[in-house]
Amino acid sequence: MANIQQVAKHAGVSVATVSRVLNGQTTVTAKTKQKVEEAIQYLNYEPSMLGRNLRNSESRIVLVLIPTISNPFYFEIIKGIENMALSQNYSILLCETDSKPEKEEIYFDLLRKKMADGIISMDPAVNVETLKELAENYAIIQCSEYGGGMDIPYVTIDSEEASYRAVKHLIQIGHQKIALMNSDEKFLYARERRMGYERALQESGIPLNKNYISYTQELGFEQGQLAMKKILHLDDRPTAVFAVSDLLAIGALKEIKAAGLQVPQDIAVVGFDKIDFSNMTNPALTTVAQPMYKMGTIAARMLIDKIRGKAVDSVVLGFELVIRESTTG
Amino acid sequence: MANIQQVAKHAGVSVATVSRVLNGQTTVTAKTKQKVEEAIQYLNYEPSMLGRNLRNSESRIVLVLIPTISNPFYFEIIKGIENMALSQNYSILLCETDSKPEKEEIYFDLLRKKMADGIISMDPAVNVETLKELAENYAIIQCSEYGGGMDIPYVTIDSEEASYRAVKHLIQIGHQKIALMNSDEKFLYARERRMGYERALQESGIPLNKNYISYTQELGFEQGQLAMKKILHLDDRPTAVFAVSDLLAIGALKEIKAAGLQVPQDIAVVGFDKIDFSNMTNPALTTVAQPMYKMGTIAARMLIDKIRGKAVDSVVLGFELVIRESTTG
DNA sequence: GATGAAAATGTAATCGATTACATTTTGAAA
DNA sequence: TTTCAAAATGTAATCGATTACATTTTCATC
Repeated sequence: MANIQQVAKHAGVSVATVSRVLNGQTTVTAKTKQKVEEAIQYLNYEPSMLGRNLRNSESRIVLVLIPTISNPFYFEIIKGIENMALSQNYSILLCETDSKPEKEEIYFDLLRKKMADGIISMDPAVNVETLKELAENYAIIQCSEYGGGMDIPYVTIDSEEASYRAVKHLIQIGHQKIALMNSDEKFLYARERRMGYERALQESGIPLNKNYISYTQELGFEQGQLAMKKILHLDDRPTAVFAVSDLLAIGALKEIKAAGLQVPQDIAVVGFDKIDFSNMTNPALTTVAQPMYKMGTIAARMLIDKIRGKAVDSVVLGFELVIRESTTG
Repeated sequence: MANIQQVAKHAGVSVATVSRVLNGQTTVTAKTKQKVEEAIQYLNYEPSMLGRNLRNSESRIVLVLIPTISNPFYFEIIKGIENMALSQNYSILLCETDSKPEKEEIYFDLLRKKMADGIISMDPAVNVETLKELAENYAIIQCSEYGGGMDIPYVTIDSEEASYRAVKHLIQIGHQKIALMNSDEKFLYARERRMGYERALQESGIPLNKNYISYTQELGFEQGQLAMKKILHLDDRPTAVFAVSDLLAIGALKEIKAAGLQVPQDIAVVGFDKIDFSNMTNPALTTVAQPMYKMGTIAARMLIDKIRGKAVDSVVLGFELVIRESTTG
């Protein structure tokens, strides 16, 4: 494994010149450049990023914090982040926190130890205090999730409006008894989605039935099954369910079928996120599509700008209601 | 951001002593140690991994190559790798190749440029020649997938036997007309799984029907739908399908239902991998469970051993047939 | 051929840690 | 108190790049 000194020696030039060739600087004669390139070829030289990174005080790595890799919600966002990052010569380190502070801390430490240049957080459970503190000294962007009152730049969609539109759709196709399967309201987006739900009902003069709202600790399949089980046992059973994640909705689907009922004839179901799998279920799921890929690229762009010291502003993106069989048959 | 010099100065000792405290060496007096720790605290010092990594000629990062992040098959393996890696103070960089040589090359370059200490490859489409070449100079382990004839250590299961057992199960519950939905036979595991399929048939005296075997380019949901569509149009329609991935099987499920047929009454379905979703379908999928998490930890262990210069041997792990509703109703 | 500004190249410091080797301190034994 | 091995600490080289500044080369102009 050759280093820059050996290349310089072999090419009969100084290390500065080799470095100039490496970094495509223009002040190098064509002849010199060729000599250097031959030496590089001959010695099979690859510049070490360890040396470069130390000298430049950067790692060219960005951290992407997610609660779990198993949630398909993050796929497209991650792809967006990754492609943008790669195009700017950054690599991304995917960090599964399992929503545990201990694991978060491991990755925060990577930042503190200069092993990473910044963080894109998609973890709603993230330790807000620590994040705020870190944001004072390091580049941090929140993507899709964001806490209120922090001056950390974020990119997200209008959750309240999206929720409103989903419920509105159910009302428009004739539903009055609509259940909301929400996540814990310690999360801002959960509160926003409940508000959208309430606004849609109110607007149509439908009274709010508190029994129709359930809260789950996580947004997974099993939680959807459990919540649906309870809903099915209600005295005045709803005819529609709006779940704030596709996985919840898919759990609901399975439970409804297990009870011998039909979707959407007996109960209509709407999910949220448009994960790949939402199209694979039977029936295919009506759901709210967030512009995930775009969200990813924008978040990455924002982060890299921030790393480079530019000022960045938060962004709110549009969304789309994708109507499929689980509401229209 | 303080550095080690400043800590040394503030504590009134040399950088060597600070380094010793940092690395928990025993040759430091309790009193000196305390002085250093106070200085660290006071200056809010965090050792830079950039300096350390250059000096130690390591990056403490390992690359994990996968074709796509969307395939749930990799989740548990990745978790296994990650936990083992973290316990040894390594971080993992998840590399999506999209099965494209250009993207592979980006990550191979990270290795050449010392930005990574080794690679765990789970990409069957990986450029075999390049991988072989790299393996001469760098630590590389193949996980779950492996090409024949290479001396790159791998961890995997006995695909032939797993396939044999899956088909055997179908035969035992009364099926004779069993279709195989296989992946492209350029992959070793695909050839092995066909062999297991054939062995099971042969053993029971069932003649091989070439029309019952289909090949798909990818292992996704859509490919499963397409392949199933063709199978449903066969003159002598099979009563069972063995798909070499759960996503293929889930595609088949949906297609069978779309044709108005019942699973397993009309057609039984067996998948492979036991991804989370295989339990969320209707009916739940009978499938072959690989010990994914364990596979991940072992692969990571092997890689780290290899990085440290130890000799490592390939490992073949056991598997388990998980019988659920899609075959037994 | 002499001149001198511009272009090309070189020298050496620097980034922040680790560690071999050198030096100083400690403290038990004489 | 002296002695001296062991323990503690310090000095300075090192990892491999980048780059400010210094020096040399080039070449158009007179």
